[in-house]
Amino acid sequence: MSDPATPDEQQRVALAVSTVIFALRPHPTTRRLAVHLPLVRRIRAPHQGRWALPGGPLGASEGLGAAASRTLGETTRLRPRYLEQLYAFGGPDRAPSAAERTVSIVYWAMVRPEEADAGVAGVNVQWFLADELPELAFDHNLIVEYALWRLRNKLEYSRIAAAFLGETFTLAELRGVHEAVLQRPLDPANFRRQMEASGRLVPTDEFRTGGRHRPARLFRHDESIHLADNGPLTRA
Amino acid sequence: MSDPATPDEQQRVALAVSTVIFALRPHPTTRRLAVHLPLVRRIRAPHQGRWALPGGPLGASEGLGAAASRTLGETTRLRPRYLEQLYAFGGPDRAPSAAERTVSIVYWAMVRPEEADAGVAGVNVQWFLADELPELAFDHNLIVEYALWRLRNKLEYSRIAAAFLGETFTLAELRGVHEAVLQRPLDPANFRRQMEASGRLVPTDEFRTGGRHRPARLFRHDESIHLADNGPLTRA
DNA sequence: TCAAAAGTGTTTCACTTACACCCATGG
DNA sequence: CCATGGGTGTAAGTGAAACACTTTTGA
Repeated sequence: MSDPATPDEQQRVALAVSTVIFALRPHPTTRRLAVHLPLVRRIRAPHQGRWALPGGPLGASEGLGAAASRTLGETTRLRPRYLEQLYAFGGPDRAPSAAERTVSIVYWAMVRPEEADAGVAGVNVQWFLADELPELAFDHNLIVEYALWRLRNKLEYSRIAAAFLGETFTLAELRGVHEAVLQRPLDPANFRRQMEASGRLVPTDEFRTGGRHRPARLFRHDESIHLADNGPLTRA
Repeated sequence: MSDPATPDEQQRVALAVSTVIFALRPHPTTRRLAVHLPLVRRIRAPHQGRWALPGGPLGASEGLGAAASRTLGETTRLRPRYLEQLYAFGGPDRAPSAAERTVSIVYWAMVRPEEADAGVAGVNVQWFLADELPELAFDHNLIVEYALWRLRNKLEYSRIAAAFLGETFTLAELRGVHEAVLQRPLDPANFRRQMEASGRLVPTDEFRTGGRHRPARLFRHDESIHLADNGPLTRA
């Protein structure tokens, strides 16, 4: 796809893919929505016993994104609603015993809450609050921080919040996503106008009833607009 | 650095690094500054004879960024003022004869005009206008487009324009960089206030004389502020 | 003294923010 | 009928854009 050198010029390295998976779940104490992510416990050296991002080796006949999606599913049984490449890591000082060079491509993904509960179950896979993580294996703390920065950034100029919601949703639900990600309350009136002005929302004829208050109109996202910038491949 | 799987689980692949190098040079007809980039002509299959991004294989004991910097220097004799990872490409359908899998990490870089002229010389290395490229090898056209998008984006919220300029510069020179990259004229008065308000500029006591007009004050960039977001490694 | 660019002041307009207020529903 | 959140209106504040104007130099 994108390289000028021919194979015989190139060095062979081990290549793996990891993924930062975000989901919104109730905070254990405040019960308000908060950004969570699943981690897997390492069962072998290096960093045995530590929590790490789910991932695995690159398959022989799959793309990088496909590998991220697959290894993510194998370790956590989650299927991402959104998947985007984050960064490639490949310092020469990786292997502890100087055995072999490894480069990892890290992706970040978003899943819906329903999926989140179904997927993660075992004692070796567990949800953590995104901003209260233990010390992770490798430089995974740094990676999560960077992914969070990207998530918060993209919320402002893309309809990425859709990945945390169903097909239709009320403005209050959408606002809840923004508040959970940005960790601050937003004015309902101004949020509504902002969203309406963005042109990304399409009102439906349906309403969400059941609360002890006026029913809220359901919206959907404009399908003609791409979910978000997903790198060069989906931008063209 | 960042991978949960151990070497024996991982597939071995060929890995190479390419770089999109930007420099500002006078437009061949209008003589105004325009974004250019150097390309190298491929001397072997696949895509023999086509222009491509400079690059090469990853060395055994160097980081990804170091490899980009090195291969860039070997092919064009340029030394980047700024270097940032762009994207990793690794579709399974790369090799024409289905021989071996190759993944490339693409970087983008900026160099100063003086360096630009010195570096690129041979018939197999040549400068091109960034928005008037011929059909390149692989998917390099797509990559350049994405890199240009990142460059224009970053101009707005970082002091990245510094990489195109010397240690000190006038506001007109800085504005010239912005105008060349964004391809539209900017109001001098408003540009001045924007830059002053950003807090990234430090005025010096020196002035640029010689024009048939009032001398312009020289500024420098605040060194305490990082050049730009350079991925997770330099953000923490 | 004049052209040209440096640098300042000012008006306008769009958008965000804060908050008051009415609407519709379930209990 | 009233508490609760849905939804609308509006005035103040902030910042960008447009442009008139003054300043300072080289020729």
